[in-house]
Amino acid sequence: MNVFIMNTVQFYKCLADLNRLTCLCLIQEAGEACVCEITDALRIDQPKASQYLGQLRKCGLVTSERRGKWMYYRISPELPEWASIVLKTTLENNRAEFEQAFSDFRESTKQLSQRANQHSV
Amino acid sequence: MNVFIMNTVQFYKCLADLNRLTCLCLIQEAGEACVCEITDALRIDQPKASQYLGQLRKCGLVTSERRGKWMYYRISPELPEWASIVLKTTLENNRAEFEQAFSDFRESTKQLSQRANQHSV
DNA sequence: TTAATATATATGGATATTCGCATGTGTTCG
DNA sequence: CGAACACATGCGAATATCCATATATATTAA
Repeated sequence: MNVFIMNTVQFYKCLADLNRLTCLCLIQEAGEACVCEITDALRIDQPKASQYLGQLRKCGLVTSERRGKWMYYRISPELPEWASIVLKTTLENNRAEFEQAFSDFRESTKQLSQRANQHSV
Repeated sequence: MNVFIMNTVQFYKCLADLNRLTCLCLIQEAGEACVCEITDALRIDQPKASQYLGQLRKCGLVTSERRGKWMYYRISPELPEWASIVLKTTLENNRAEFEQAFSDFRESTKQLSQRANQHSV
C-alpha cells in the first residue's frame, strides 16, 4: 500500500506534454495550486487545466483536496522516490523554461488572495 | 556547443514509450548496443528498432557509430547532466521491468560474438 | 561484381492524443 | 431557492503517433 508501483511509461507520458509538465513544476514549486491559478499560469482555459490535472491525478502523480470552492492539487505523497527525484531534477535544471508560468502564477495567487480577503471582510 | 540545450518535453516524449525507454536502459546498462541486439532484446522487427533508435538520435539522446556492418548506439556524451540523472534513476529503480529485455540482450550478444568469431577464423 | 548481411527510410493505414466547446456538478452567498 | 463561481466531464474533430510493410543504402565476403 505504501509502496505504490508507478507504471514507468505512464509516468513519462504525463511529463511528455508542456502543459502537464509545467503543471507539475508549478505544483512542486508552490507546494500546492488550485485550478484557477494553473489556468492563469499556463494561459489556457479552465476545462483544459482540469483535464490535465485529472490525467495527472488518475496516474497517481498528484492528489486533490477541495477547500471551499477551490480544488487544490499537490504532488502525491505516494509518489515513488525515484519519480520525485526525476521531478525535482527536472525542475531544478530547467527553471528558465518555466519562469514565465511561475511569474503568471504568482500574479494569479496575489489576485486570488485579494478576492478571498474581500469575502472574509 | 558543449552545453547542448535539450528540449525537456521532447526528451520526455522519448521516454514515453516502452520500446524507446527499454532501448535507452539497455544501452545505458550495456554501454553500447547494435541494432540487431536491440531487435532481439525487444523482440521487435529490425525496421522498428531502427525507427526508435533514429528518433532517439534525432532528439540527441544517443549517438551512433558504424563498425563494419554493425551500427553501435551509445548514450550521447552531450546529454545534459540532469537528463543523465533522470535516465540513471529510472534504470536503477525499475530494473525488474527491463530484466527480460536485458536477458534477451545478453543472449543475443553471445550469439553475435560467436558469428563474429567464425568470420575472423 | 554478386550475394548476403545489417541497417535506414518511406509510406499509408490504424490507433491514440489533443483541443475546443458544451454541459454537468459542487459550493457559497444573498 | 437561485445566481454566481470554481471545477469536472463528455464528445466529436483535428492532429500526432505508432506500426507493418516495402524498399533503399552500406558493408563485407566470395
